[in-house]
This record gives sequence, structure tokens and C-alpha cells, in this order.
Amino acid sequence: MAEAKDNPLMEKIVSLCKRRGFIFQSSEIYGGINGFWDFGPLGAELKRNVKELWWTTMTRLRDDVVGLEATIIMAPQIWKASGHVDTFSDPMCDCLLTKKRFRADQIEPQSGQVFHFSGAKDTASGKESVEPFSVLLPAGKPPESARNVASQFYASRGISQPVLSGERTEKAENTTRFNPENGAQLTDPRPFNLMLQTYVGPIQSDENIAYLRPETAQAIFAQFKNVHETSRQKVPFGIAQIGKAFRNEVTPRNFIFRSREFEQMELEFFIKPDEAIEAIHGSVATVADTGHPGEPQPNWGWQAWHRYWVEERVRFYEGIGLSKETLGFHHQTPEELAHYARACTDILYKFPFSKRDESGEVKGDELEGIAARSDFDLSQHERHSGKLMGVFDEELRTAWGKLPAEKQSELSARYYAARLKYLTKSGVPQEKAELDAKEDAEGLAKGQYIPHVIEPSAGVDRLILALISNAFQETTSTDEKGKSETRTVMKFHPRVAPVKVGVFPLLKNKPELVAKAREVFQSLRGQVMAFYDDAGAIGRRYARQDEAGTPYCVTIDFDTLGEKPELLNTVTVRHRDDGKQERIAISELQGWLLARVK
RNA sequence: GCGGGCGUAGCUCAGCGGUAGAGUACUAGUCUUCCAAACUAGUUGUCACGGGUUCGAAUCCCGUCGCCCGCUCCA
Repeated sequence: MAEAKDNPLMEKIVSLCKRRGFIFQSSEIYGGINGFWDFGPLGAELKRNVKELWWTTMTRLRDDVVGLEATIIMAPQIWKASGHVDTFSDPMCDCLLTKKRFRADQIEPQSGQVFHFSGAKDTASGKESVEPFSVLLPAGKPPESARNVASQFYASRGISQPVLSGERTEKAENTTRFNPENGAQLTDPRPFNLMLQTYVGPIQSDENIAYLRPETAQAIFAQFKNVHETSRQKVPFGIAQIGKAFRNEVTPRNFIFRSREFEQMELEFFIKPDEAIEAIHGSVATVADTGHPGEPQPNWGWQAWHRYWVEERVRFYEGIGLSKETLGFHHQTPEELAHYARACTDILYKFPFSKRDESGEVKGDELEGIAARSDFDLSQHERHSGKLMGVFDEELRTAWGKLPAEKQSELSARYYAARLKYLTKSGVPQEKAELDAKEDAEGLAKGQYIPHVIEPSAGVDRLILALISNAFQETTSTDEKGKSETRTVMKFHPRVAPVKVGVFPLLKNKPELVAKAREVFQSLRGQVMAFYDDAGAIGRRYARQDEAGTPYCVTIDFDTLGEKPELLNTVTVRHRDDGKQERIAISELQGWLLARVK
């Protein structure tokens, strides 16, 4: 018998997702494929609603954000420029004894005496291993300790009283083939590339390798110039994109939380560098560390914009039913931040699998990261493509001319320092970096700069899982016969609920009720996602819709047909969360629903 | 990638060497005037996949795949 389930809530959610058609394992009939998931009928509706709400909120309801839909496969140079080719492919080695994993390029080179063994034999059982094994013995340590490590290795192979065989020794200088902690031999370095590869064109050769994008962001940077030139937007403005991304994760885990094919909703919001803001407005606005800073202001620098987007995104999550209590935050420490990043705030959701920290608090796991990425990304593409990524800012040029000379040189010096730091960190030789940084500082004085960026980047699938976890509610009740029964209600916010309304005739065997119910259903289905059901008792149909998370159910009864003349052409509307019912005229039904689900 | 656990009907699980079951769900019917009602009848499985041991395998062994947990990795 299996042990008690480690995470019963998670198990229930996974099982409900399958039972009700939210999420299936990809390729299930062939045994599945690790890290890939399909969305069933209800899941597809839920996901569509979430993406549509994001798109509407981020683009259509704003003056300063436009959309983009780029390809998944792009020029491989993009991934060179972004750093993914380098940082996403680290050769790794494992310790043969402790199984600890090392990045091959981070192992301290060591010197000493290498002890090779050809195998070992168990004195008691006669069991034998012919697997060779080596141990590095640092200078000054007794040979016994090397033999001891080897014995432990063979013991882990099932030879409890190992007698080592074939011992020979050899000197080694600056080797990285051994675990620095215990001297045990490591496996050969094996490449780990987190990007999925394919070939473009019929020839499968190295020069035809292409990558499936590991994030959607880079397409936005790569198309920045085109969008900027054609959209009549001026900095500050943003480009939004929703799309698939792929990562060859070592360990896909936690249902759809970390998968190999996933969908992102990303905004790259381009802003002026702080030096430009200061030149134009005299100073950069400061905003409080907490709370929404209000409507965007022209004198906002990166800190204010970063805060603004964190709060905007929290409002979005609250607007689809994730209350503040279910969310968490992680402010990346300077050590965690990438070298080019100024700040990064992660918005977390407290998933059923989220762990407690040392203080017993559940922090949550990441739904979205809002990063202040400086001008790193556009600068990288400028250097790698040779195309200028800067913008010209009339306002800055005019303002700059009116600045006192000392202010000009102060801002120039700061901009120069920032550009120099970027260039040298990127490996540009010192001399050239200084020249380029000087040129950039002169450009600033003429109204030119590479925009900085604030990047709110959200994972759609994780959000779906958060919404499902958040909606899941079980109640167990005992009826008068003492029979206990568990009911599941998915309390989705009406805005994201896959089905908005269920339409039922009270009884199936009364043709007048069925005909009227079909008529009401037809009038609603074009406006909102509606579901018609006449199978089983009315209570059962309500329960089915509760499990699907349908917020409203409409029942056509004899009063609808005029049994009580004053109720002619009215229906019962039943609310999912409290079971309460109200009477609404059919003529008002559509407006009533739209007001609640939009 | 390593270690541990697991994989039986759509779902939850029982069966653990003698040829597949329960509850639930689903379908049809009777009935039913608002919260999983009852009754009747019915459908559903290459027992994850492949191989081996055996007269005989869901059951034992090996391999593969997948899921969960811990490491490792990852944002």
C-alpha cells in the first residue's frame, strides 16, 4: 500500500483537471511525454479568457502599449546576443560517489596523486565489480583516505566488504575531473542545453541549427525599431506579446508549473534613461516603496516605472480573483540579480506545493517577474547586429541646450560611466569601450539614447494553475440519512470562468420547457460562453456546473411559461458561490450577465 | 541526471501467481416543479509499454515511458 499522499490537495486538483477536461497529459495514449501538457475544453476556454484579459488590459485599454506577434524560430544570432546560447548551455559533471552535480567550468583545478582502481571484490559474498574508479589524493593526505573513498564507492555498488584491486597511482596537475570535496571521480562533462533545437532547411548540419525561443522577450527587442517607427509611439511606450516559449528543463515539475513548452505574456516597456529625465525635468521623481504610485508622470525614472508596473500587475491579479493574501513577493537581492539588472520583483502565488521557509511562512512560487533591465537588451542587439537601436528625443535635445554647463557635464559623466560599465562588462576592450561610451554621452547631449526597459513577464500556464488552485473548494456535508458527500466547487472569478452560464429546462420530459430553454440558450451563446444541459435532475446539473466553475445557471420553469402570469418570460438565475436564486426577465438576461462577466 | 514511491474502467481504488472487481461517472428508459433522489437496463479495461520466468503473470524479474517526493538543475 502506498504511503499517504504527500500533497493531497495537489493530487485532487490534478485529478479534477483531468476529470473535467481542464488539462490532460500530452500524448497520453502513448504513455505521455515529460513536461508537455494539453488544455481540454474547459482549460482552453480558461486560458483564452486569461490571455484576452491580459491583452485588453495591457494594450487596448492603454495609449502607450502596442502589440506584436513574432515567430518562435528566429535568427540564431538573437540568442547569441541575448546571452542564451552561453548561459543556457553549461556542461555538467556528477560526483560518482555523492551524485552531487557540478558545473564543469566552476570546478577548482586541483593537483595531487590520482589513485586508479580497476574494481573490487566482496570478501564475504564473493561479489565482484570491474567498474574502474579513481580518486584524487591532495598532497599531504594519507593514501588510506583515497582507498577509503574508493571503498565507499564500491560499497554503493553493492559490495559491502570491498577488497580493492588493480591499484596504481599517477601524478595530476590542475585537474577538474574530481570532486573538490572528497576527491571522488566525476562523470565526463555532459552538455546541458536548455534551448530546444531544430534545423532550418532540409540539411541537418551545424550551420542550420535554429532554436525554439526560450522566451518571447527577445523578439520584441529585435523588432523594436520597426514597431517604434510604424506605431507613432514615443518613449515611454511598451510592446506586448503573448506566445509560446520552450525550455528543455532538466526537471519539469509540479504539474503545469514548470513545463518544456509554455506560454508567456510579456511586456517590454521602454523608458528614458534617468539622465534624460533629469535633463528634461530637473530631477527624477521619487515614489513610495509601497502602494500604487498613480498615473504615470513625465518625470518618472526607472524606479517609479518599476513600482508602477509591479502595482499594475498586482491589480490585474486581484481583478481575476487572486487576492493579496494569496500572493507573495520576492525582491531579488543584488547577488541574485543579473549584472545588467537594476531590480527585479517577483510576484508569487502560494501554490499547494509551495514550500515553507525557515520562519514557517509560505512565500509562494513565481507567477511573474517585473525586471528593470537597464538598456542592456537593446544595447546587446545594437552591438551584435550593427544596427542602431537608439531613439532621438526632441524634448531632450531642446532641454539639454538650456542646461547650465556644470549640469550638462555632470549628467554626461554619469551616462558615460553607465555606458562604460555596460560595455566593459560585455567584454568590449577597455580602449574601445571608453571611445564608445564617450560617443554615447555625446549622443545624449544631442537627444539620443538607447531606451531602458521595464519587463513584466508572466507565465500563462502557471497563472492557469494558480487560478485553478485558488478556485478549488471542497465541502463535505452529511445528509439526514447520515451519508456524507463531498462536493467540489471551482470558484473562478466570473471574468475568467470557462463557462459563464448554464441553461437548463427544469424538466427534460416537458417539451415546452425544453423548447424555451433552447431558445434562451441560443440567444445567449453568441454573447457569452453558455452551456446547455437537460440530463439528470436539476440539482445534479447545478453540481456539474459547480465543478466546471460556471458562475451562473439559468433555469426555465413553468413560471417562465406563464403559470404565474406576473412571472411570464422570467427565469431563475442561480449563483454558484452561495446557491442563492433570483428572478430575472429574459429580456434583461444578456445585459445582466455581460455586466458580471466582463 | 541520481535516489525513493507509484502506474488496474473517465475518476477514486480493491485484487498481489489460477485468467478482472467495487464505488462513482457515463448512456437509455420510467419517474421527477430547484441543489449530486430512486428504480431498471446497459457501456467502459491490450491491468502504462516491451521483454523474461512459469503449465499459467495485473500479481515475480529486467528494461522503457510517465506521475509524485527528495537532491540537482532552473526563473
